[in-house]
Amino acid sequence: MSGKSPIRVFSVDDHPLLREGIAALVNSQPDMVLIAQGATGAEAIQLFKEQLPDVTLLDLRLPDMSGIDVLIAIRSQFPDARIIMLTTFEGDVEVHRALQAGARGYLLKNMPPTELLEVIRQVHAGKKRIPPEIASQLLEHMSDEVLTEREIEVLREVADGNRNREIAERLFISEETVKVHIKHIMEKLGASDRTQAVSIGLRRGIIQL
Amino acid sequence: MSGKSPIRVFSVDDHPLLREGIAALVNSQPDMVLIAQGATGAEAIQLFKEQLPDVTLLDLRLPDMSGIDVLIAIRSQFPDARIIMLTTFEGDVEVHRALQAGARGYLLKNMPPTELLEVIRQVHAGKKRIPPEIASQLLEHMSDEVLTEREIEVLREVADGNRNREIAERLFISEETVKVHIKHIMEKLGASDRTQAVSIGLRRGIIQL
DNA sequence: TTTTGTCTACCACGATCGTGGTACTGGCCA
DNA sequence: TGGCCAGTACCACGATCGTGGTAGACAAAA
Repeated sequence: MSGKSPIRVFSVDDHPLLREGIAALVNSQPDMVLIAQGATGAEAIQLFKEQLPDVTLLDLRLPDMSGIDVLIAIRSQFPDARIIMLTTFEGDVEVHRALQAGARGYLLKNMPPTELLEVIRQVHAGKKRIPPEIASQLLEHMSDEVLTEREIEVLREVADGNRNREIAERLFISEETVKVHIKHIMEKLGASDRTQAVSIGLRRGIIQL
Repeated sequence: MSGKSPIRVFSVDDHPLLREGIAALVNSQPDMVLIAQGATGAEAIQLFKEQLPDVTLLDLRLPDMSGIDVLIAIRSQFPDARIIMLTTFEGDVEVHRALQAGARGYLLKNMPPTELLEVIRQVHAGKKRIPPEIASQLLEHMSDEVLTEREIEVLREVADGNRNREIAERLFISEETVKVHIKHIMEKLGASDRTQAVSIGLRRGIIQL
């Protein structure tokens, strides 16, 4: 066992301090080594091609693009890429999308370092690893209906404080259609009015501030 | 100059990985040393008393209490405590409160490590240090009117999707009074309706999800 | 091909909200 | 003591929203 080559880890996050922490942690382990770091999505894709790491730690929110898009981009070229998504927030929508897009693990940044190391090892060994906290959250919203792209667009407009007529103008549809969308949004999210719909949308990570 | 004792730094954050990063960074500097770490507010207050650090890095959001309350608690006993607030978000309300409560510095977690080291040194030297990004943000909202406690309470209820009548019942006031509060909230925040008021309140950190 | 889902659109009615007044109370500060 | 502010309360009117229908176009899936 001692002759095995170490797990080659690649970390992508726009927080330098956090990258520093991951670097220190990973390199302190005898069976793994950090081979590269990136801060943006573009950098992540580029460096992945060059380095072909064993395991990639990918922040969900990057300055230039969504971590999920990076995930998709990488896996379209390297279907076997073993990628673990890291996030600060507990947006369940994102968990879903990330796992569907082929993420092998999903971790919150406030989890203990030992957990991170464990997940890296398991994912490297070909397993999927979702911590119970995330898994239960996932189950909780399994039956939730998913908003369509158009509905999310409308919800964003609502969050910006636009009235139905304004939203209609901005999206080039009739005010009545806007109402229909909002009705569906509220039904799906279980909101009693547009304001609560925005709150829930923000909490679930469906829209951002 | 080389005979000076190093700056004794104390770091409080509930993200172990981030603490790891700060530890690695600080300890890599010849003129500073990390003497302790904490993950909660209670721990922070306790460890501060025991260690009396030169500079404290304090996360704004801690699991058990607000970083600002920790700041106040520490400074009530140690008025000379040099504390730098760290945060992920750009909530301007919090900046204000933190500085009024006596924070010597205020940093976003996604800033480059060199910036952090610079601020630690400056704060240790007795200066205040607010990075330009934060300072401009501060100026931007200098003239903003501040919501009263009651108004914030009402805004929270609004964010939860309660109607005026419900809010009235929950806060034991009349529906008309609720309307007055919401009117004032919208005026102060420059919102066109309650939904935008919630968005702005969330963005500014006046309320949380 | 049929079905399903999404987006679009219209209408009408009641509920709720936002606006612009006025006004009394109690606390704080000059 | 007088002024200011926060909080409370009321009213009336127009604007906006939410609900409950129905329905056509189009694309994707079954």
